[in-house]
Amino acid sequence: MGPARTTPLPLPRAGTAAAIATRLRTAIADGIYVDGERLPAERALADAFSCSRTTIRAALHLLCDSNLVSRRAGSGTFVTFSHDAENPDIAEITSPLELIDVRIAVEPHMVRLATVHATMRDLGRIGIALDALESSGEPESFTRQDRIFHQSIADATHNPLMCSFYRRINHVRGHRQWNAMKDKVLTGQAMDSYNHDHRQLFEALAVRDADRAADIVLSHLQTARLHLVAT
Amino acid sequence: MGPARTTPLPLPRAGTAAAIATRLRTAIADGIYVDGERLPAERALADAFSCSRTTIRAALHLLCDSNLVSRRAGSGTFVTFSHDAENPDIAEITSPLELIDVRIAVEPHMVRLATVHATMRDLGRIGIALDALESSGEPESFTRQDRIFHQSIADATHNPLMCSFYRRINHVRGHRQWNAMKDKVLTGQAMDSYNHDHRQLFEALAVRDADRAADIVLSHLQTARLHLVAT
DNA sequence: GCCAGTTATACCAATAGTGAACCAATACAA
DNA sequence: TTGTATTGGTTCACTATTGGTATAACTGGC
Repeated sequence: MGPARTTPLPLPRAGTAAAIATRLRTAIADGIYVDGERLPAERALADAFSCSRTTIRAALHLLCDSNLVSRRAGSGTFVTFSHDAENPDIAEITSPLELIDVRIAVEPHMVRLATVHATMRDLGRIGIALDALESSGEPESFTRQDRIFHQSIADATHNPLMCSFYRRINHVRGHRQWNAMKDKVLTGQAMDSYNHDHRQLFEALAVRDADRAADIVLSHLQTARLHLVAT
Repeated sequence: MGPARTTPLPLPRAGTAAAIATRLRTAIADGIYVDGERLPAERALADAFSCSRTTIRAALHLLCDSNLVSRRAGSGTFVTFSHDAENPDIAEITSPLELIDVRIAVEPHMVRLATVHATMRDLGRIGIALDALESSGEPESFTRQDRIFHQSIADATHNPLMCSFYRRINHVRGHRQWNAMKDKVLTGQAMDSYNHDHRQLFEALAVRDADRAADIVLSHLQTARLHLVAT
C-alpha cells in the first residue's frame, strides 16, 4: 500500500499566554519548581519566554486562579502545590515499570484483535499515523505521533473497552515522569529502532498475520522493559 | 471492482468544506487537537489546505454546529471535546463478547504478575474470597463473589494501573446486560466447572507457577468465549 | 441560463499581545 | 533606621492577530 497523500495537518501555534501557563503548569508538576519556591520574576520570565511582561502576567494569573501559585507584590510569585494533596490520578502513582507490565499484558492480544477487526479504512489511518511518526525527528513530536499511532491500532479493534483502556495507557504515558526521561531515552538510534518495529508491526497488520503482529509487539515491549530495568 | 460509476454521487469533491470538516473531525477524535487547545487560525488553515478562507469557515461552522469547537472573535477556535464525556458509561456500549476479548488480553498476564508480586497476605485474601465463592450456590451471590475473587487477584499484582483496569472490567461485568443472561448461563454444572478452574488457579498462584496460572486463566476464558459464541 | 459551492478581496470588531512608564509593597544591607 | 534594589500591580496607547461580514467573480454540473 502506497503512502497516503494527504495535506499535513498544521500544528497549533504556541506562544500565547495559555501555552506559557501550560508550560509553567507542567514545570510545577514535574517538580522543577517545588512547593513554596519562588518563581523567577515576571520580567525574567518575559525575557526567558521572549514575550512581553503583560503576557507573562496573564499566564501567571491563570496559574493563580487554579491556586497553583500565590503572588505578593514586592516579594514574588510562590508555588503553592503539594504532590501529596493531589487527586489520586492513576498516572501519578504508576511507575514506568508498572506501565510496561500492563502494556505487555494488553498489547499483544490487542494487536491480535486489531488484525481481525481492522477495516481497510482503519489500516489507512494507521498507515498515515505511521508515516507521520517516521517523519518526526525530535522526541517531542515523536512521542506525540507514537501515541496517535498506537491509539489508532487500539481503535482498530473496534472494542470500546479496549479503546478506553488504551486511552488510559496513553494518558499515563503522557505524564510528567515520562516527559522527564523522554529526552534521555529517545536518542536518534532508539527512535530508528522503534520505527523499524512499528513498520514491521504495520506490515503484519496489513497482511492480517495476528501471530507475527503479537510477537513483534511482545518482543518490542520486552526489550523496552529490559532497557528500563537495566538503566 | 464494479463498472465505472456514472451516477453523479453527491460526494464532496476533494478540498471541499465537508471534506475538510471531516478531516478536522477525525483529527480531533484522534487527539491531534486536544480538548481546550486552540486550532490554527482560519487564514493558516486556508493556507495549509490550499483553499479559500471561506471554505475553511464553512468547515469550521460545521464543527461548531456539532459542538466540537467553539469560536471567539479575536481569540480563536477552541476544541471543546472530551473523550471522557463522550463515553459516559463504557458498560453501556461494551458487548459481552467484547468484554471477553479484553479479559483474554488482560488476565493471563495479570495472573503472571500476581504470582510474582503477591504477598502471603494477598494469597490469604484470595483464598478467603475463593472459599466464599465456592460456598455460594445461587447465581446472585456467585457473580458477586466471583468479582471479589478476581479483583483480589488483580490487587495482588500491586500494580495500580492493572488494579484500575480490572476494577473497570468488573464494572462492566456488573452491568445489567449481564444480569439478564446470568440465570441462563450460570447453571449449577457451570458453576461447578468454574469453581474447579478457580481452585486450580489459586493453587498455581500459591506455588508461584506463573505459566500454569496463565494457562488456566486463558483456557478458562476461551471456554467461556466459546460458550458465548455458541449460544 | 441557473444554481450551489468555491475563490478572492476588502473591511470591521473583538481580543490578545507589546512596550513603556509609574506606583506600592517587600527584602536586604549599610 | 534609612536607602536602594527588586518585586508585583496598574495604566496607557499602540500593534498584531483573530473571527465576522459583505461583495463580486469564477467554476462545474444541471
